[in-house]
Parts: sequence; C-alpha cells; structure tokens
Amino acid sequence: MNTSPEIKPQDVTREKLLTSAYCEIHRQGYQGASIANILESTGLTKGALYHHFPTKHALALAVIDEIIAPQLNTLVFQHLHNSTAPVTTLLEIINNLGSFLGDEGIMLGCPLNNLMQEMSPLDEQFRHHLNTILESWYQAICTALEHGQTNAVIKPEVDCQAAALFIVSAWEGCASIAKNKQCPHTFKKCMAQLHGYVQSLMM
Amino acid sequence: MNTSPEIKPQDVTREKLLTSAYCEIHRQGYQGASIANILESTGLTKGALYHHFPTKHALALAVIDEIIAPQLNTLVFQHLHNSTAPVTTLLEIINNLGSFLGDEGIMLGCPLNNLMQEMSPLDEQFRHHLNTILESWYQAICTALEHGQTNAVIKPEVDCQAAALFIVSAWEGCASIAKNKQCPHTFKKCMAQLHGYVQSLMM
DNA sequence: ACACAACCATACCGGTTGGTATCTAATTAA
DNA sequence: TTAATTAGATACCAACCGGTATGGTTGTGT
Repeated sequence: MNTSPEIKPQDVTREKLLTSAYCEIHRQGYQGASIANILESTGLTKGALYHHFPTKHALALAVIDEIIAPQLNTLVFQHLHNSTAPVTTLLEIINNLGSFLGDEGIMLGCPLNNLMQEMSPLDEQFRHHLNTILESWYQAICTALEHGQTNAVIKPEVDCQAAALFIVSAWEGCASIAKNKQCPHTFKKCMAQLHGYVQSLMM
Repeated sequence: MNTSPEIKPQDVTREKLLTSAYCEIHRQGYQGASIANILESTGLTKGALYHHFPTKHALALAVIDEIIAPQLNTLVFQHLHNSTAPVTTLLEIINNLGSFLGDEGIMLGCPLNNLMQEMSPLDEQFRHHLNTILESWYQAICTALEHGQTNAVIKPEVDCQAAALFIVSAWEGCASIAKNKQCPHTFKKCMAQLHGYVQSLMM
C-alpha cells in the first residue's frame, strides 16, 4: 500500500499538459498557441487533452491559476509576506530578478504581462483571472511600503497605493522593453532604475 | 488639369487598407487580425489588398512604418524636439496624454507596445521596425533630459540615458496595466506617478 | 472473474485562414 | 483609336484550426 502523497498517473499527464501548454503559450501567446504543438511536445494526443480539459480556453485558464499564479507567488509575494524588513526584501528582489529569470526568461517576457496584453480586451474571463494575480502583486507591494512607513523606513508623505501601482507598472514595463530589445542587459539596467525609484521613497 | 498634390485614387484605397489594418491589428493583434475583417470594413476585396501588399506580413510592416511611427512622431517626438523647454513639455505630455488618447484609446493599449509584446520574439523584421520607433522615443526623451541638464533644470547627477530608458519603460508599463484593468482612471493615476518621478529628477 | 468507469489514441469534421489564378474595368500612352 | 498597363473583383484552394465521436486499453471495486 502506498502511503506517499498519492501521485496518480492521471495527475502526471495532466501536469505534463499544463506545463507544455504553459511553455507554448509563453512563447506564442494564447491565440498563437497550437494544440498540435502542445500535444507533440508531450507525446500525448487529443484524447488525453480533451479528457482533462473541455476546451483550449479552459486549459489556458488552468495554466494561469495553476502555473503562473503559484510561480509569482513563490517568487515574489511570499518573500515579501514572510520578511521582517519587506522594503529591503523588495529591493533585493528587484536586484536579483534578472539573474534569477535568466536570459531566456527575460527575452520571453513576463508570462502574466504577455497574457494581459493579448487577452484582457478580448476575454473577460482571462482578464479576471489575470487581474486577480495582478491585484495580489499590487497588494503585496503596497503592504510592504506601508509596513516600511510605520517603521520609519519609507517617507511618511508617500502615497503607498499609488507608489505600489507605479512600481508594478514600471516593473512590467521593464520586462516589456527588454523583451522587445531581446536584451537581458536592458532589463537589468532598467530594473536598476526602478531600484533607484524605490530608494527615493525611503528616508 | 489638376495641379493639386496628386491624390490618386489608388493611394486612397491603399490608405483605406492601411487604416483598416491598423484598426484591426490594434484590437486583435497581428496574429489575431483577420484579412477578411479588414476587407469587410473597407468594402474592398482580396484583389485590391494583394495588389498593394504581397503578404499580410508586409501589410503589417507598412502599418508600423506609415501609421504607428508617424502617430507617435506627431504626438510626442515633435513636441519635444520643437520645444525650448523640453522637460516642461515632457511633463505636459505625460499629464495630458490620458485625456488626449480617450478612454477607448487607453483600453486598447499602446499600439507600439501591443505589437512589441506579441511579435518581438517571433519575428525579427517586426522587432527591427518596432525597435526603430522605440529608439526614437528613447532618444527624444534622453536629449530632452540632457537639454534640461545643461540648462540647470535637471539635477547634474542624473544618468539621462538610464532615466530615459526607465521613463519609456514605465510609460509603456502604465499603458499595459491600465489596459489589463480596462480602466482609464488607472492610467491617469499611474502616469501621475511617472510625472512625479520626472519631477524628482529636477532641481 | 466480472463489470464498470477512467484514461487515452485514432480518425474525422466543419470552419476559417492566408494566399493565388483568372478575369474585367479603368487609365494611360502612342 | 488602339495597345498596354494598372486596379480591383470573383472564385477557388490547400493547410490548418479547435473540437468531436468513437473505440480500445488499463485500472479498480466487488
């Protein structure tokens, strides 16, 4: 009898489909993503896919919820939440993100931003799922700034909500520009400026 | 005999195709843009299109060069170039852009950024044409800042190139986030923060 | 051992895509 | 007037798309 946390084979194929779909969508976008490509790279067939997901649309929403959201969660949100000095942690994340993502990760762009750009005006469900992630991100930074404010790290006159909104926007903007230039160095140079902006909020 | 600057009817149909394609691409992206839709909204047929443009790809590149580039040119670059106080002009542009674009313009996102996001990793020609525009934008802001620096408007310790890169990035980021939230107010709130950032560079 | 459901492969479908071949109408040149 | 070139319309195509119907296989509870 298997007492380990039950890795059923069906979950394996489902996971394979999800990661392959994530990869394909990250490179081609949702509309450009080809079901055939996803299946080819997994070695599975349509039978498997449409057994686990009713439509391409549902598959993509699952990718958002089960891949992209947890990724950003462990990469950013949790660090901020667990930190006793969240502003410092934020600065560290901004500094180290470039090397963490790697050149390919930078050149492919932020998966969240990519999908937002493509799908937000086209599909309300996409927009809602993506915006939920964006909101957590925004909130994590906002509370980090407010925490800094109560601990006399952030200047008292700073509008934390507006600043957090801007930080997220600029963050995505850096990813966007670097993606266009296909130049990891640009990302780091640009994020360094964001780093400077956050410092300008500090006392 | 017509002495006026020769508006040939063939140029009219070409222009109709370009503007219709621009509109479709702005809404659906390049890959999502449908030739059929473009033709339907113009009342023309494939014969007309493929007489003027060899492929969909070439049509899109023409849209970039002949619509998007001039648009940003008259909207931003020229103002900065002609101004005697370019930093002030930059601040004005940042302030007024929201009302100028209108709600729909904001929610559809920046045409340049949209195409960059979608096509830069996929097609080198797209990337090159788009990056040319981006470079002019970056340069216009950079020279504006440097001009301000020589006139004792911008702090001497500011790295104008890095700042200009960040301004463009944050600018596009604001457009991106507002597009996702489908909320024009967010764009204005976010651009106001960018306005504050530029002010923080001033003496 | 049997039944039954879950899992996945194969073959196929209607619809849409970008693109082409061909033909007609309108200009233009000689 | 006529020949030649250009502009645009119509009909058509192969390829591909997401999705479905169906059938075989594997695992599981009884």
